[in-house]
Amino acid sequence: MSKPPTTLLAPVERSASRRARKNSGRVTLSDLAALVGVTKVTVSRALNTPELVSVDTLERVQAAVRQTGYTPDLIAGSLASTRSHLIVALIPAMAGSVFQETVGALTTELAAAGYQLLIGQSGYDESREDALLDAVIGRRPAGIVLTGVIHSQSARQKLRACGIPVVETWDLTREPIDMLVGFSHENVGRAAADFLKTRGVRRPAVVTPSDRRAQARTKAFLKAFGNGKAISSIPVVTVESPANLGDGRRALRGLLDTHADIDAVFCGADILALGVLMEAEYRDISVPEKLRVIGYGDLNFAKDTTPPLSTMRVDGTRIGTLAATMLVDRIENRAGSEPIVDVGFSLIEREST
Amino acid sequence: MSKPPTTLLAPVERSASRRARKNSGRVTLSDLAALVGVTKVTVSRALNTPELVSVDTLERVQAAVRQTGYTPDLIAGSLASTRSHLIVALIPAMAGSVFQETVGALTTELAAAGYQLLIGQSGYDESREDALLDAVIGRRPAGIVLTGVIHSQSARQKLRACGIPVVETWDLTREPIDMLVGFSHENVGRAAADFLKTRGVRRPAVVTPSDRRAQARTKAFLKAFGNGKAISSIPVVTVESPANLGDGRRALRGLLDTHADIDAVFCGADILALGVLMEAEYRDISVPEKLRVIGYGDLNFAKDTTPPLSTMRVDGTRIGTLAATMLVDRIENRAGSEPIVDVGFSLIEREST
DNA sequence: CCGGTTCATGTAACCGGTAACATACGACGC
DNA sequence: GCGTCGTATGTTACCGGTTACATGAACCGG
Repeated sequence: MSKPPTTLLAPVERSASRRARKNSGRVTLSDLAALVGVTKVTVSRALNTPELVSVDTLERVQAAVRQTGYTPDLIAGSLASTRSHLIVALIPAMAGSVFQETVGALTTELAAAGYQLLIGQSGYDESREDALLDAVIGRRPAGIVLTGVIHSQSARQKLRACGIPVVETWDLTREPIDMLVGFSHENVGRAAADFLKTRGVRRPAVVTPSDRRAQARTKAFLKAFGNGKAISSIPVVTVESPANLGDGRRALRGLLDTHADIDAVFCGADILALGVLMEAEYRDISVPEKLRVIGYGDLNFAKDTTPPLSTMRVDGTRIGTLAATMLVDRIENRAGSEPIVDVGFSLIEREST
Repeated sequence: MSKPPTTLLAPVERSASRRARKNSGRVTLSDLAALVGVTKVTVSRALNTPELVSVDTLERVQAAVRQTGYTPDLIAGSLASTRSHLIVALIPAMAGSVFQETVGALTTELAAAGYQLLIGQSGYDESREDALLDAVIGRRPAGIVLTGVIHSQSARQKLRACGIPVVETWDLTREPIDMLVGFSHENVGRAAADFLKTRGVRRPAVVTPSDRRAQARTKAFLKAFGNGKAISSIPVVTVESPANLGDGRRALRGLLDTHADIDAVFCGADILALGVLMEAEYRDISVPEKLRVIGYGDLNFAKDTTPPLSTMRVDGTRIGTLAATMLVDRIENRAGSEPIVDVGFSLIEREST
């Protein structure tokens, strides 16, 4: 009654100041606050820590939210809290990729923990990975998931410097940037070689994608097959990543032209193996009697080929789940497990070998 | 000389106030400004509109950036400018998906225009699409790309309300939320039916994924094959999306058990068609003589199957490119083209029919 | 009935930038 | 010599939230 009425009559008056600036036009916390008759802090609390506000206020805020269709601006929230709830995963490519399981698991697991996953396609081109990184770091994600270890020194440097938790996946290295969930591609190649030897294979060939990890498998395969000394007589066909079915067919065709006596093919990707199988069938080369075929990835079609495809299986889902857990644990300062996990791989023996 | 020296001696003193707040610890614009000896606005200008600052200042700023390894905080920038340079694409799934081309094209095209693409996996589950939307809108993206039209009314409502430019893709509807780049799935089904009829097919079967768009193709196929009246005698096998090769094999196996006399299979996805082809080969059913097979998608393996697969091709790259262009035009207030584009599809005739 | 808690809410500052407007200064034309 | 304009930089407010701390009322035991 006694207060000067002016302030009471013009309570909120958003653009009273002389500076005109486009506000986004959306409903904001302040709008809600005005509507409910409290300050924005109270509204913020009602939304984030409802146990701190009275039941009455809470209900009125919730009603206002429904009425206005308010969606909180996570951008502003992130800036203020310096917590972005955003995780970025960089993958080389989506096409027919073994990473799909991992990405799926990441999405699910992170969503459950209240984080959103942003996927960046880096391509198999290493220079692009570098360029992307600035844009990624600039978004101040709470964590970064890398598929494969990054090899550019400047990129590793930058990642270390920015202090964002990083998980490298699908590979192993002695000096990870931060955390790591992977397995040894060398071991995969070696295991494939050893296995084929136990099957009596004498003259294998290799069909491999061109990316770095596939090359590592190939190299180890060659070395293991020759008991340490690399065997230059083993024919190798390299195809551009990402590989496709036709590549596999053409590879076998080419191999048979030049090395008609091969008795096995180690394929660096299941899709290549499928191509090889189809070409073999087409030419009436019986698998596994005349030609043993082994793939890598255990993609969802591997068990349904003719004959069912033996392959080196990597548990992509587990990699994703683990990476997510480790990342979230770290972000939320929980004592995590080992920062380096080797998930290994397994040889799935089906009938193609 | 005459001014009180206190202010001169304690110029920047970041945490002079009694309020202690964790600042992110990273290098900020203010840090740079202090280093160079100008205000942060000048530094901001040096970085964003270099033509507005003197050469001398520009050089000193650049030197400081190099020295400190400064990365601008895009979060803060977005908030201030209400321009996020972020585009979100919602796709049902990555696995073996026809959308891959589109996503690739989007990434490339948008990157060129200075935007980053965030991919959200919605799953084929419609309810999840809804839930994701809040998180997406909350990030205040500059634009949203949807694969397939969204059908939940509340979701459409929300998208319209938030004022963010939206492109729906891979489908057609009379009332798009905003913009649209797609084609008619009904027409695809109809075209497949008409085509098979010209090939003398009398007793076709359908193998189709369970998602809405595949169902639309199937329905139109059935209707077209019966000249308007739906034919209930055409056997239909529905498999869960995303479909895989084994689904195709099992489907044909099941079909032959119950309808041994079918003379064609219309597959709602190329991978299903591949399964059908493999099962046919396995059973010595010659394609196309005894059984004609047609797929959908023209995935990269379609031309390399035995026999090469006839399929309904959709130019996913074009969809992506167009969507990106339309979005950017809209965002940057350039007069764009038509807001609704039908990119059509084409029938790729290979030897499986 | 008083000091100490607890609960609900408020105030001011701050996150790291950008927008809008203001100003200092030199060049230029007449 | 003076008004005008352009250039380089500064000042202030603001984007939409969150954090740290303060305050006021209700409650509570002694």
